[in-house]
Amino acid sequence: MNKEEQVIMGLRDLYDKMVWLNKDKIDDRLKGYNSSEVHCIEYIERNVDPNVTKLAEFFYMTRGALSKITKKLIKKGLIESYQKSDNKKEIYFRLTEQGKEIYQIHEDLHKEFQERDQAVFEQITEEQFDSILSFVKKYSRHLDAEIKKQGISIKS
Amino acid sequence: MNKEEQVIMGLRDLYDKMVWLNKDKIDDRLKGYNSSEVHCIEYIERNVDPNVTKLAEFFYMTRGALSKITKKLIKKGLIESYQKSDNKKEIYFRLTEQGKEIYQIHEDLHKEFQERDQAVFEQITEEQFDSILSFVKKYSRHLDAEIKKQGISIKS
DNA sequence: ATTATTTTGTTGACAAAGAAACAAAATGAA
DNA sequence: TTCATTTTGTTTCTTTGTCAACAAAATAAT
Repeated sequence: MNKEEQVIMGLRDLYDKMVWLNKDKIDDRLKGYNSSEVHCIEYIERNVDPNVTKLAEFFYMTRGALSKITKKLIKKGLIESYQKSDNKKEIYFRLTEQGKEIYQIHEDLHKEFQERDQAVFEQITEEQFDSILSFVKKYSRHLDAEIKKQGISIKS
Repeated sequence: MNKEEQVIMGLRDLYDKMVWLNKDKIDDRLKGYNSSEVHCIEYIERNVDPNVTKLAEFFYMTRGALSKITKKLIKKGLIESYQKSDNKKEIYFRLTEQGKEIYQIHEDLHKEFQERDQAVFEQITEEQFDSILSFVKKYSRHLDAEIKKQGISIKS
């Protein structure tokens, strides 16, 4: 296995592991709300005029899926929708007070994860940090270009 | 957003992007077989005496899911099961000839991905490479320990 | 040796997400 | 303006994976 492969495989394993571990914590602390819903809440709070399409693009999921998730969040009273006077098509979302509570709990959990993993991060030097960040960014931009080249988009 | 967060978010985005982009290619080249099935085939070929439990642990999925996937692969004639004379419980898998063909196509595709991303990898220095690898490994080991600490296992 | 516990794989009910078809609105072209 | 194309969000059907309960075999405890 060459280095490229090791990096890719390593990233996959790391990612899966993290999701697996954090999911359990989220289940425990945010009973009744799954990862998708919580991440959706996070995005809605942090971005301006979020709609189904933007959410789908951000999460690499279909618009259909996000349509269902946001519907569920509205039903649970965590978000509400709004529109602009000059556009009768696009539907945006914002958090309700109850939604903001969930957001805050998730933020705290996030901090907790960071503390949990602090040991790893304080071991690496500033230069290593920058190496990793620059690699991730470069790779990400490269894939963006490839995605564009292929004309792939969030479908259906 | 601090650096830790940037790394985590960056990794997530990078990972999702890669899956999204590669999935499309796999769909195109390996019509009739989805990512799970193909990855399952990959693992079976590369490891000794693979069974449902090992597959589930590797992919961070449930045994139930892998039981269904392997069943489907058997039905499609891509893998076959075998047992050992001294163990009537564990069921292992190996690829059939047809399965090996799929494996090979996937290998070729893998090489193609590597060529596609070569531009990124040839830009980074040996030191950067090692930085990234060592970080990924350290983080991975740290999460292993955390998973162990929590007593989380591949459930059901 | 007998009994209790754990491991392994399977199943059915359920939930989450994808695919495709669709209507309504917005945008672009003529 | 008018007509064609694109964008946006929704819905139905299907697929995929989880959860939980289970039986059979293996392992551990006594």
